[in-house]
Amino acid sequence: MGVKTRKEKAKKINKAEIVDAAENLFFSQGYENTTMSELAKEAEFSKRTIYAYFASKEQVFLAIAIRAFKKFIELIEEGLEDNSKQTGWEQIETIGYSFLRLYQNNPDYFKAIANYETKEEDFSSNNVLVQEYYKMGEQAFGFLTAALKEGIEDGSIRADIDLIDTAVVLWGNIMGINQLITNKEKYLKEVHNRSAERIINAVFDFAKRAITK
Amino acid sequence: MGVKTRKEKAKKINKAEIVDAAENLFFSQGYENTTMSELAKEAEFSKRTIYAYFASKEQVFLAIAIRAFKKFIELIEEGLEDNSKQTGWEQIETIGYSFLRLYQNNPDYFKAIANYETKEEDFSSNNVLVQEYYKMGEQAFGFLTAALKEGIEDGSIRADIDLIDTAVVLWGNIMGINQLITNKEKYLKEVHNRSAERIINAVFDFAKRAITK
DNA sequence: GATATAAGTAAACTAAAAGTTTACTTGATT
DNA sequence: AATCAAGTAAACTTTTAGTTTACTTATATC
Repeated sequence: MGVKTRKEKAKKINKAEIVDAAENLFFSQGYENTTMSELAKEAEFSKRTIYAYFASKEQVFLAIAIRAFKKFIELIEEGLEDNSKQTGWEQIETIGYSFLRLYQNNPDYFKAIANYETKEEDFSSNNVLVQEYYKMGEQAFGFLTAALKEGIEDGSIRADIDLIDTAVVLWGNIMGINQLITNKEKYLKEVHNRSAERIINAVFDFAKRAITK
Repeated sequence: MGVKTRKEKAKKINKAEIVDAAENLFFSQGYENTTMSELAKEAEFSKRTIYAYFASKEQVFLAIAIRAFKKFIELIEEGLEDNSKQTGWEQIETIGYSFLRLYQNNPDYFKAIANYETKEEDFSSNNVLVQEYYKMGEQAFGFLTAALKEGIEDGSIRADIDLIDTAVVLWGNIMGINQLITNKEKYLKEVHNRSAERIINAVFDFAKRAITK
């Protein structure tokens, strides 16, 4: 291993440590209530070093959102990789359940996605992290369209739907429910007596009736 | 008219003028890029007076979100008030179309709702404006559940759905699509060649298949 | 008509936090 | 031993939300 590679490795570790520290702070006390000086202390680096790795506080948050999205995609991949061959509709269910599992296993990541998704960020931005995030969005979107396509072919999904329209609607569904649960979970529970799990399952049923044969 | 009433009227006008000015600035240059000093200048009041009417910048924004939501509810009411009696499903369509009309006629209000909905605000807050906003949310939710109920009775909507679950899912749908269009309109157009109108219509079709008989 | 009161003004001030600069240190590579 | 990349500590700048102070104005009522 050359010097360059070793140094790059060390940089990667440092960067990850900063993001670790940021997760600790942002998740426990909130993004707005965390200062960069605090983050520096928590990460055990000088403030200046934090800024050597990340151009701004926003970028640190984006790094967390990327981790969160990665986790989501991993869960989807695990589900789809499953030995038994799934029908198109079953694949859609798998994607939905991956989202439910993300909520259950990594609620902070679940929320981080909701929070990042609300930011208006130009997809044509040439910022590396923004592009990485968009690439993952495309990947998730690709899973949806592929599943829909297979479903139409294998007969598990009705043939009269438009692939892109439907994938966008499903995506909007997923993100809308994510938003609702992230910001109104307490309200749903106390006013309407509905748990996050139940609502996510209701979305499945809704989608099932809308697109299966 | 007593003195008290007259003064209260004047206060209402001043307050509305501040919100007008805030709309001008926030919509054209963004919330983050607008300072309270600027707002004071635009509204032709001293900064101190702005703070006499609103406790914080956030509260000014909330006042805009309330206007936006009011407009949405007005559109729904206009649609439902329609002379001809509508079936439950038609009422759901009316609510959806009101949302589409909001997007077309008042795109800034459409976006303001998206932006406010992303804020985690405790519904049990005793802030007057927060409560007002929640009351309107309940009202919109009431339209949905009423329409679903009528639809089940008149046979236009399938009877095997849970009223609350379905209303929450529909609400999540509406807000998810609102979010998607507000933040990713350009992306949807350029990458997937889909207009906001088309996506909103696809949501209708999706919901129609999911809940009509 | 005098006066108390509510409402507003202008402008200086405080506080907090993001981000920058500077001058210095450390440790590994060649 | 010299070089260089990477980091440090701490003071500094800038911006902006929000506050304070000392003063002004219109008007309703005694």
